Amino acid sequence: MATMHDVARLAQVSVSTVSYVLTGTRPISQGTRARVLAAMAELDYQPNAMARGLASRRSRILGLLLPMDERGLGATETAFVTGAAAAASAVGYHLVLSPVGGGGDLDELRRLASQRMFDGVVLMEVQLADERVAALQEAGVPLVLIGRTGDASGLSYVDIDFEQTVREAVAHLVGLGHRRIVYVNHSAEALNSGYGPALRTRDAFVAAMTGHGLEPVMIPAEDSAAGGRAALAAALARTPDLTAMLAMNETAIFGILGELTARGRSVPDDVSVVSMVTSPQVAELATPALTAMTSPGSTMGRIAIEALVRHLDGSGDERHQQLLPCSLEIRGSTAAPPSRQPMGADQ
Amino acid sequence: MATMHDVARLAQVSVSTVSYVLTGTRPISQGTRARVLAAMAELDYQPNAMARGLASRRSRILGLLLPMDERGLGATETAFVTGAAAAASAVGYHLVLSPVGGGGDLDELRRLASQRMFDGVVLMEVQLADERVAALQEAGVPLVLIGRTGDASGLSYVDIDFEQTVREAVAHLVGLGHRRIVYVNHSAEALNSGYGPALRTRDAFVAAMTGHGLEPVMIPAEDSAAGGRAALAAALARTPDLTAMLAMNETAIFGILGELTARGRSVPDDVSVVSMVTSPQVAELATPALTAMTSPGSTMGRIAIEALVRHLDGSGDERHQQLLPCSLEIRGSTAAPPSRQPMGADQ
DNA sequence: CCGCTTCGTCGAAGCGCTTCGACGATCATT
DNA sequence: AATGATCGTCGAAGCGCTTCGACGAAGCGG
Repeated sequence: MATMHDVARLAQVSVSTVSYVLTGTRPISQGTRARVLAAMAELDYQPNAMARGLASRRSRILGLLLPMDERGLGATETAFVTGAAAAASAVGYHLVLSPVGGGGDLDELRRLASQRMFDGVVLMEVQLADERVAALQEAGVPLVLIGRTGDASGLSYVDIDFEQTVREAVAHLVGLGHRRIVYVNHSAEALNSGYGPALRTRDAFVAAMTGHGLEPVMIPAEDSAAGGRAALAAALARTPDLTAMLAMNETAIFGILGELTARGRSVPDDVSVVSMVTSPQVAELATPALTAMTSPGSTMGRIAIEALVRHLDGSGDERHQQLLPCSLEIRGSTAAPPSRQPMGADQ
Repeated sequence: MATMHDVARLAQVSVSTVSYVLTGTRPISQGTRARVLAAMAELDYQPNAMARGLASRRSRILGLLLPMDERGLGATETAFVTGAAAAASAVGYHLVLSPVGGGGDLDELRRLASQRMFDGVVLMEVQLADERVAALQEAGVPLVLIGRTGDASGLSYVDIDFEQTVREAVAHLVGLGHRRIVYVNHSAEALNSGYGPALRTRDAFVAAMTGHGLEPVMIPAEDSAAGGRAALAAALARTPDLTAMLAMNETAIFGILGELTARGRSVPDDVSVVSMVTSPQVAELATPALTAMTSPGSTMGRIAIEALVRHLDGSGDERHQQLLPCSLEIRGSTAAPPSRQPMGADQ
């Protein structure tokens, strides 16, 4: 493995000159630069990352802190990670995935942060009250959140624009002629514990429906196929003549579809279904393929990394705050509602 | 940020002594060790990862090289990654995810390897002929593969035991009384291009069926819901009275299920379905939930990391080669075949 | 033509840690 | 009681790089 010394010797310059060629920190004449570059090429020189990190006090490593306690990453999170990694490598950084368990690993996190291995970190799955944020800030590590804490005023974050996303989804259904739309949210516990996306979409749904002069009917659902089936039963009990459903819950929606079919209601002829914050891969699995609000996973990853790097490279701008809407992708699960009452009843 | 010097001063010992306490490289007396530990605690000392890496020539960072060109990671790959990350952090290593695009990024890979940032790497999605392997070996980076190259004799790898997995799946179906079982593999292109899992399962299916005195019927399928529907059509054309299907294709299987329902064949009453190399999360999405051969994702990740670390820490054993079977998880998609011809015909 | 700034380069001093050789002290052996 | 071994500790020499101050050589205005 060639070192800078070898390059310097071959190019007949000092090591510092080689370093300046590499980093561009000081002006170097054309001739010298060319000789150094040639020497590097000849020796197949690669700077040693550790030595660089030690001397410059910048590791050029970014941490992506994600809780991996549960069942791993969904497609949305995966897209986020890949987008972030690609963005990082595009600007010459490495991205380290650190599975910091959501709960007691706070000390572990502190230790990580103090090891000076990360120039900055992206924190995923942020809760409304997230103690990891404080821990990281105390350690003085530049930080970008995915999601938002309750008071995120002083922080950088990238999050989904739930208001806009819900508004668009509702507009799509209303535009098709639907009037009785039920929203299937996350579980009641998630709502009670202050899970941001659940709360924000709830409020947005009420606002959107009210704006159209419609009644906002909402049902919570456990994150499972069974939860989806139960939610559908509850929804039909409450609004027997519903013609459309909007679901926040990537897992429950498969239960909803299954139960709908089991009850002899066809999708989308009898009931239209829109899935929120969903990846195309998952949407395509369903039969029919789901019309969905596609989450901007990889874009979010890219933006988060870019904001972080901009901060690190000192382009001054503290506090990057941005909301991204999901985009409507129409597939086979939505259509106009049945022209008149599908299963008997008045009018 | 406290340094080793600060600790040494406070504990009234030399820096080297502090280092020995930290690394256990040389014996240290009880009293001294205690004083040093106390000083560390008081100063909230954390060793600087870069300095350590530079001086010891070991970064304690492991690379996980995975191609991220396509649609991101499935649940199986995710489980693998989380398992690997957990195992790495358990033995004091960090895991860096590097999205090395499958194709032209070979130079990028070489560069990465030469930067001495990784003590070792795990290579995912290995092809039968994979040039990345050679590139890494030339760079002298310890290596563990997930999957196998054509000739893996000199390499360390962890892979799924496809033979055993297929055998178990077939045994399950045969045990239920099925005789006409169709195997839905990956696409014809995948087979032609020598994709290992597709070839290995194909051969294993032939062997298993023949072993039971049954005829091995096989159909390729594109990796999509549409591909699954087409495959079902082809399967029914070829074996109209099939009673069970075994599918290797996590995506196609949803198309198969949808089409089965559309054709009025109920699962599992008319047709049993087993999904191979599938994660529980995906299996649960289907209606009914899929009986599946669950891929040992996180176990594989753990084993791969442990093998790599054992190699690095010089416990001598080169070449760890291991195959892991998927485990049968019975859910709702398999049952005994219909007692006698479900749709007319002889006997 | 003189003093001044700017340019291009060098040498040396670290960055915070590991590791090697050295050395007094302790301990078991003959 | 003399002789090694072994134990516990220290000082110093790097690991490969960045960065600071210095300095000769140009380039400039007056």
